[in-house]
Amino acid sequence: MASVSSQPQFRYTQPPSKVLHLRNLPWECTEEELIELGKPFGKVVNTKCNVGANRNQAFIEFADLNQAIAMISYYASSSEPAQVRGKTVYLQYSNRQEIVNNKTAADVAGNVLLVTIEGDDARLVSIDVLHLVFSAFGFVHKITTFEKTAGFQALVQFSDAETATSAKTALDSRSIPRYLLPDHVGPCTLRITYSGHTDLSVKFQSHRSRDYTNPYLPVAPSAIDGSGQISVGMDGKKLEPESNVLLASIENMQYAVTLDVLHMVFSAFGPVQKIAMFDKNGGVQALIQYPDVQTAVVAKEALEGHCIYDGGFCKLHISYSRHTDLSIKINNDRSRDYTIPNIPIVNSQPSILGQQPVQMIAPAVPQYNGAQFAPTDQAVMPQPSAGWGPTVPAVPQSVPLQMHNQPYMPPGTLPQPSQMGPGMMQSGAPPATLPPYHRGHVQ
DNA sequence: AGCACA
Repeated sequence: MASVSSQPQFRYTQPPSKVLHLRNLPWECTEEELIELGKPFGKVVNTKCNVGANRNQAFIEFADLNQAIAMISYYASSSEPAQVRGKTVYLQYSNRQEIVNNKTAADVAGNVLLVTIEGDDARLVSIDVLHLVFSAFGFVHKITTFEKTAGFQALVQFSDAETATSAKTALDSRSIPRYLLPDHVGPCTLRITYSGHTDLSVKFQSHRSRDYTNPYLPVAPSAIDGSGQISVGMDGKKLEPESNVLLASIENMQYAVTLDVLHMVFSAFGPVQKIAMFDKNGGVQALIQYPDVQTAVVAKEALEGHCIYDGGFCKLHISYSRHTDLSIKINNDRSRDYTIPNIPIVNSQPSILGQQPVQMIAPAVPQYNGAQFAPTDQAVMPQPSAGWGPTVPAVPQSVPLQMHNQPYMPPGTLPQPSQMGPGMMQSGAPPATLPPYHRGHVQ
């Protein structure tokens, strides 16, 4: 057997081709960037980006062979290498004569994303958590989840390709923040491509699919219990009926948990309308009312079992209340209606920036817009700024979630950044208060 | 830094 024809291609002896092979591209290079790169030498008729295992290779096809030769020749003798986003790109003739099968659905920017959730516990990621994660970039119309050979996957539908692209860019290859997942769930990494779909068909609201544009859509029979509420979790386990009101009991309460502390903790997930605290069974419990069930679900999932303070102090146990609207008769240090302005607060601290707990917490929450910590003599708190409510539009410029490939903290605690007192819990570092994710950093 | 596809 002669080893003639199967020589490695890494030669300077590739025969010319209209198609150039590019390597060492920056991660997730776009075809616009490829066209820019080739344009000075001729007409780029086709491109293919994100090629190869690392998705850092690409092809450019010129209309004419001489144009490809011009580009190769130029960079062969240039002192400046070809660059994309400041990164040197290596060029050579491709061993093929044309780009075939250029665009797959995954390459064409569309309004629907195909999300693969990787990780041993991927199946335990609820549709509500996915909704929360993707809502940071814009209104999520629909989500469907399903199991394929690729694993646990979801289709997430946005209004338009631009919004979908911003979500894809920020979230692809990142992990769902730990604080959004139950304690026992391992890391879950998101792999995102575009889907060919433009409009998902969601027949029922269920644990597998949701249509957020249509609140009147019937709930899947399989997910209904006697009270008519969704009662089946992702894993098929029965759940207590969801409610917009949460019942939180506080275990091991070594430190005083005030109304304001609760308000701050629970406001991380959406506007808190009302809180009522009371003693029960020798412990303290509180009812926390959100405007909608979605927000309560997310808050419950994020906070359940977490401690407000380091060291296992003030551990929260959260369940759904049967209440839907609390009746707050008086605003005092045990109960408050944040929806009614100008009701005098009886027997209360004048400001939530009061003495102890808030100051303790503040250092753990960098870069918040400050609204929540501003002294307020009224009982009314400003609406949280970021789009954590299911229907609140997101702030496209900053991504409130911190997505890390490494889960960033042991559950239930924060590192101790504060100079005094016990640290605030991790879950209490509200998503909306985290430093914005900075785009454009070099990978 | 080394040739792809749903």
